[in-house]
Amino acid sequence: MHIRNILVTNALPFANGPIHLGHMLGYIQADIWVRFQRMQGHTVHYVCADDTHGTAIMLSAEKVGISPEQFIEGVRLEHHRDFQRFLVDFDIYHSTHSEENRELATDIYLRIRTAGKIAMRKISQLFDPERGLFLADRFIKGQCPKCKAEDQYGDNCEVCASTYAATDLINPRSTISGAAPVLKDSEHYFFKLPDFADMLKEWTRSGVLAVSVANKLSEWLQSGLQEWDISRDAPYFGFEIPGAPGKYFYVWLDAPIGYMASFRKLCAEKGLDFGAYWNEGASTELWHFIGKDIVNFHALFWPAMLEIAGYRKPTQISVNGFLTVNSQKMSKSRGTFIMADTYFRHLNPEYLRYYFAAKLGQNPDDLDLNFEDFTLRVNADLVGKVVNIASRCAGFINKNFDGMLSATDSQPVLTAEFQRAAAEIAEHYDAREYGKAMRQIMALADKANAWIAEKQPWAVSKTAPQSKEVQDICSVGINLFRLLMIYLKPVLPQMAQQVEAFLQVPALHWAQASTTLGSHRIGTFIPLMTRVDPASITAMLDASKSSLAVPVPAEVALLSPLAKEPIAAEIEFPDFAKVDLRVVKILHAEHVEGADKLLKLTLDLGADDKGQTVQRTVFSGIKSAYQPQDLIGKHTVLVANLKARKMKFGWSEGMILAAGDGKDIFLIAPHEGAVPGTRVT
RNA sequence: GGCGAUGUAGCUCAGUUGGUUAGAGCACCGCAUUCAUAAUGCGGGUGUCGGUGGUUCAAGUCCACCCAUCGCUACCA
Repeated sequence: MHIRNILVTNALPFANGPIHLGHMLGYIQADIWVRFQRMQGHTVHYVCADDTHGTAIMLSAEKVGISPEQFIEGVRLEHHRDFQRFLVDFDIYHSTHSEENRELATDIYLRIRTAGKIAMRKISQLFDPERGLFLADRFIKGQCPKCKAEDQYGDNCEVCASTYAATDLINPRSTISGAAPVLKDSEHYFFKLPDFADMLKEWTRSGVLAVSVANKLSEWLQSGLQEWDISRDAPYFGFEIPGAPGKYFYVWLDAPIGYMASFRKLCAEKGLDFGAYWNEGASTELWHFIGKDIVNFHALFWPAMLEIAGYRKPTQISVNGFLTVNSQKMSKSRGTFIMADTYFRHLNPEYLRYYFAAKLGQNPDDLDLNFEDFTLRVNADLVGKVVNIASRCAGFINKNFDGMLSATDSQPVLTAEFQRAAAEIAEHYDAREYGKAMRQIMALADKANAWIAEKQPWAVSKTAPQSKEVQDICSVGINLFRLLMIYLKPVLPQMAQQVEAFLQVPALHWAQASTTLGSHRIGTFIPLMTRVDPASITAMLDASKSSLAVPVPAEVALLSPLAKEPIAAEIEFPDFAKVDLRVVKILHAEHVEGADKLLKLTLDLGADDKGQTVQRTVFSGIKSAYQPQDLIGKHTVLVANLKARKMKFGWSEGMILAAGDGKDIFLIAPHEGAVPGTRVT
C-alpha cells in the first residue's frame, strides 16, 4: 500500500473568546478525517494553535487587567481543554505568539521584501486621540450618513444596509474611549498581491478547492486584487516588523504562518523533518481545514506568500460552512449560542460528532443543528440500530457459551457483503462525504437487525439454549457489529474503545475489516451508549441563556465604566494627601454568617514604631467575586485612616480598594515586592 | 446595492451526464415479535421537487425572471 504522509491543520481559533459549537464543526470534521487516515495506516501530523495577535486581544487583556501574554495563555489552555473533551486529537496545540512563529514570520517577510513584493505608502486613518491608537472600523460608531440611524459601525449600516467609509459617519466616536476620532497619516506596508493574480487564477482551479469555493474566489480575482495592508501601528499586540520600529505585522500575516510554527515545534519534539512538509516540491500532502469565512486569507494571500517565500502550497483546502441551531443563526437570547463547555456539561460529545458526521459533505454548505432531529437521530441510529445488534446477541453468548464465539462463520455471504462495503465507505471518508458513509453504515445496521430477526435466536434458544445454531447466529451478529464499529471508529473513538474492551481485542484498524473473530472469548456486554435525554438539552439551552455574558469587546467598550460614571470634580493635591493608603497583607479571610455580600478580612500592616504588629479587621463586599482561601496571603491596599464603622457583624476598620460595578469585582493589588505598611502615593 | 449558497414528504437529507409511476432515515399509523438500553421486523407516501415563464419528444435536473432564508462584499475579527 502507498503510505501517505499528510500534515493536517485546523483553522486557528482567535484567542478572544471561548470555543462554541460553531467552531467545533470544522474541528470535528478534520479530526474524523485524521483518525480515518490513521486507521488506514497513513502517517498524519495534526496541528493547531491559538491565533493570538491584534488590537482586540490587547484590549481584552487590558479589560481583565492582565498582560496580553497571560491572557492568551489562559485562553489557549481553555481552548485546548475544549478540543480534548470533544475528542479532537491534535498532536500539538501551540500559539502564534511563540518564538517559532516570530522567527518564521520574520523570515518569510524578509523573503517577500527581498523579492520586491513589499510596497510602502502613507494612508490616512481614523485615530483615537485619547487612547493613541488607530481604529479599525469595528471600533468606530456613529450616525449612518444615509439613513441617520444611530449607533452604527464604521463600515456599514445595519439598519439601511448601506456601506460607507468610517470617515463618512456623522458624529463618529471611538468605542474604546468615546473620544471623537481624528484623521491621521501613517506609513503602511503592503504585500503586492496583484502580482500573483495569474498564479492564483490557475491555482484556485487546480482541484485544491471545491468548485463552489473557487467560483466565489473568482469574484475577487476578476474584479482585480488589491495590495494587502500587512502592517499596524503601535500599540499593537504582535510581532514588530524588522527594520520598522513601531510597526507590527497585521494578525492575518502571521496567523497562517502559525501552522508552520506549530509544526516546527512538533518537529523539534518528535524529530520530524520540517522541510519534508514545507519545502517547495515536497512530495507530502498539506491539508488545511477552515471555515468559509476565512477562505480569502487561505486561498489568496497565503499561497502567494508561500510561493514568493519559496515554500510549497497546500494540497487541499477543505472548507466548511456555518452552523445554525434550529434553523437560525446562533443567538444568545434564544440560548442557542452554545459554548463547547456548556454542551460538555450536559451532553456526550460523541452525540455531536455523530450528528455532524451524518450531515457533513465536502461542500461548504451550512449545517443545521436541530435538537429534535439530533435526539431522534442519535437515539435511533446509534442506540436503536448499532448498539442494539451487540446488545441483543451478547446476552446469549455470555450466558450460554461462556463468552465464546463460534469457530467458523456460518454466514460467509452476509459477512462478505459487510466486508465489501469497507472500500466504498473508505472512499466516502477520504472524500469527506461523511454523510454518505454514515448512511451506508446505517443501512448495514438495518440489514444486520433484520437478519437477526429472521433467524430468531431467542426462539431456538428456548428449546436448545446451548445449541450450535444459537451460538452461530449470535456470533455472526457480534462479528457484523464489530465490522460496523470499525467503520464508525473515526467518528466515535471513545465508544470504539469501549467496544474493544468488550470484544477483548486490540485497537481496531481499517484493515481488520477483512477478518472476523472465531473461537474468541468476548467480555460481558456493558451499555455502550445511553440515549439522549431531552431534559439535558433543555438544561443546556437554559444554561446557555443564563451565561450569555462573554460580550463582544466593542459592545463592552460602549458601556465603558467611564461612560457610565464620568470623572468626578477636580481636587487639589492636599485633598488627595488626606487619604492615607497603605499596602496590607491579607492574613485571614472568612465568610460572615448571615451576610450576603461580605467577607471578613484580617489585614497585616506590619510593625509600628514600637515593634508591635498592627492588624485591622475589615468587612468587604467582595464575597461574590472571591473565595476566602484564595485571598489569604495576597497583598492589597487599605484606606488606613478611614473612620471605623460599626456594622451589623462588627466594627470595620477601614476599606480595601477594589474596582468594579458590583457584579465583577477586582481587588487592587501592588506589584510584587511591596511590603505591608508602605504608604501608597 | 452587487455577488454567492440554499429552497425536494411533518423533520433531516439523497437525487450522477435531463429519460419509465421522485427516494432514504426518522416521526406517524397498523400488524408481528419480546433476545435487546420501551430496542427489532414487516406493511403503509395524493410531496403544485420555492414561484412564474421558457428550451426539449422528455426537466427536480438546463435557461430567464421573481420570492424566501442565510452568507460574503479584502486594511473585518
